[in-house]
This record gives sequence, structure tokens and C-alpha cells, in this order.
Amino acid sequence: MSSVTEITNKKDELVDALLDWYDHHARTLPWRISPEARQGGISPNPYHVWLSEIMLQQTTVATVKSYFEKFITEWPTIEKLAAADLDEVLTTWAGLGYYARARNLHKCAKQVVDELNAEFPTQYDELLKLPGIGAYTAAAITSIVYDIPATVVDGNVERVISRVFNIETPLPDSRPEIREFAEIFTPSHRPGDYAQALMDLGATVCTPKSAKCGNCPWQEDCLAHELGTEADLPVRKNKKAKPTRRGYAFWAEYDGKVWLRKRPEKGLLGGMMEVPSNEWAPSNSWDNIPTPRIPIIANWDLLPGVVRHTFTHFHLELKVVRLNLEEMINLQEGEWCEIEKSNEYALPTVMKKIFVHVGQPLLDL
DNA sequence: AAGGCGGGGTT
DNA sequence: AACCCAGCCTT
Repeated sequence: MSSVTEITNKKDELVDALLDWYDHHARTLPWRISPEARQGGISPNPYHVWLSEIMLQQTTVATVKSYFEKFITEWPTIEKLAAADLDEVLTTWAGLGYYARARNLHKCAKQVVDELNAEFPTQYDELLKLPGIGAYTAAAITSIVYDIPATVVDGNVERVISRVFNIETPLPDSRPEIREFAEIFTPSHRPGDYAQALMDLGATVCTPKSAKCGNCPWQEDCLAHELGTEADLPVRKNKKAKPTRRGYAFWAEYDGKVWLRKRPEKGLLGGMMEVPSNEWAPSNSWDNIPTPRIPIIANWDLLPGVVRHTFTHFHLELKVVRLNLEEMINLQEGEWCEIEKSNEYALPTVMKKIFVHVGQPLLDL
């Protein structure tokens, strides 16, 4: 039988086993250098690691890959990114979500270029001061880029540690305890590879569902595996149900152009373009939603069907009103945008769904 | 301390 | 449908 003390006493052995596993199973990722290259004295590109880490916040590797490639193709260096317009950055980020990340990314790039001679700080505390870089990302850059020991705790690490030590306290209350154990393990030798190894283990072996314990280098020392509780860990506090909001969007098209407007810089989809709509009102049914006030005098049709989209904390249903203009009358704020160039606008996914709903094909970038 | 903040893959 | 993801920021 294992115990917490026995596991922590074996930490050096466990770290070695994980690094050995990583040497044989490390995934090849566009922003990553191989364990061999690193041990040959090569360091990863700080710009690449930073960019990838911002994109990977609450986002899977599979989703991030193509966006990462688009960014480094369009902006090969942090100087180029800093020189870009925010609207261009948001356009290239469109579809990746959590758009404050893109705004902070651009702000951080300008700050590093203008104030730090285009070089990222090597120290955790200095990285933490930069916009969009929190405890996780600062530790990730410190360890992965500079191979300086820093304790990386992300969702993967939370899961692995919760299982190894059979922590039954629900998240997020268990975070301090998880961090304590994670800090005990953080090695001074190969801290960068260790951090990536632990996250890779969580992403590919110690998965949320159907963990592949047979492939795990820590199988024999994992309390959850010994107790058979791995499928139940980590425990999370219950989440609130998502309400539904409903509203009407107005598709005003004339001569191949559609009227779009930019959303406020802060808040939901901040700084992104949108098809104008009325209020998204919380409601259990369309019966409670008043018939929309049409923004301009024009013939209009209510298109059949509903555009559905789910955000972090609510479901959205939009009905689309098509305005049949007889001349190119401006609505209120906004601009006429060429529909065929929809990929040149910062359109979030819900707005792309509206394009599809009205029968407009979307062009890929 | 709690809640806002996207979107997609997996089960 | 629910869950979760290489979290951060604001209030």
C-alpha cells in the first residue's frame, strides 16, 4: 500500500520515470523542440512558446495548431506582431474564442517590443506583470523556454495530482493542496521537459474519461489507481445551469455588401464585428420576446429557423430578419462590408453562423 | 471569492 | 447534453 508520505519520498524516482516516458512519447508540436534538441543545448523560440501558451489557455492543442501556424506565418516575429493593427490580430484570432486573449496578446507584444527591447523577461515575477500572463503562463514560459524551475499547474496537472494523491476535496477548493504537491515534485533538473511531460501525461494518458492507466509511468504509485477512484477524480463543485437568451439579428444586404458593426472593446466578443441585433433577452420561450423594432424603414422577411450558439455562461438563439433595401441606406453605427471578403473581418463564430444561415458561403483564410 | 469570458472535441 | 480544455482579469 502506498501513502502520501511514501509517494513524496519517491519523488526523484517518479520524476525520472516521467522524464523517461517523455523522452519516448513526447508529442511533436509546432512550438516545441524535441527532448534531444533541448539536451543538445537548443532552446525553444520564446515568441513561439508565449504565443502558443496564450492560445492554449482553456483551448485544446488540436484547436490551437492551425491558429498558431497562421500567426507565425503572418507575423514571424514579435516585432511584426507588435506593429500590426489590433483589428488584424482579432481577424486572425476570429473563431478561437476568449477574445480578451488576443487584445492582451497584442498589448503584451507592444509592451515587450517598446519597453523590453523585444525580449521576454526570464524571471517569473517579471513575466507575471505582462498583460495576459498569469501564474500558469509565467511558470510555463520560465520553465519551457529558459529551463528554470517553476511550478506549472494547469487543468492537466490538477487532474494528475488529484489522482496520484487521491485528493477528494472538490476543485477549486483543492487548488492550494494541489499546488503544494506540485511544488514538491518540481525538479531542478530538466524542469522544462518535466513541465511538458506532466501536461502531456494529463492530455494523453491521465485523461478525464477512461484514463489509460496501463500506459502510465506512475501507475504503481498512484493512490487513485490503487483505490480505483481515478474516474471520479478530480471532484468539481457543481456548476450553474446555463440560461438561454433570445433576440433578433438584422441582415441588411445590398449590392454584395452587408451592414456590420464593431462591438464595444470590453465584454463579450469585445472588439469583434457583428451583424446588428437587438437585445439578447433572457427568456424561456420566444413567446416572451417582443416583435423586434425594425431599425430602418424597409420591407423585411423573418427567415425561417434559428441560429443557435452557446457561450461560456448562456445559450443564445437568434432569429434573423432580412431587410430588403432598395438603396444603400446606412443603418446606425457600422459599415458596409463586402460579403465575399468576410474572412477579412473579425467575425466570431456566432456571426459566421448567421452568414451560413442566410445562405452566404464562408471563405476560408 | 466569484463570476465573466468562446469554441470545439469527447463521451 | 454535459464535461472539459497548457487560465486570466475584473469586481
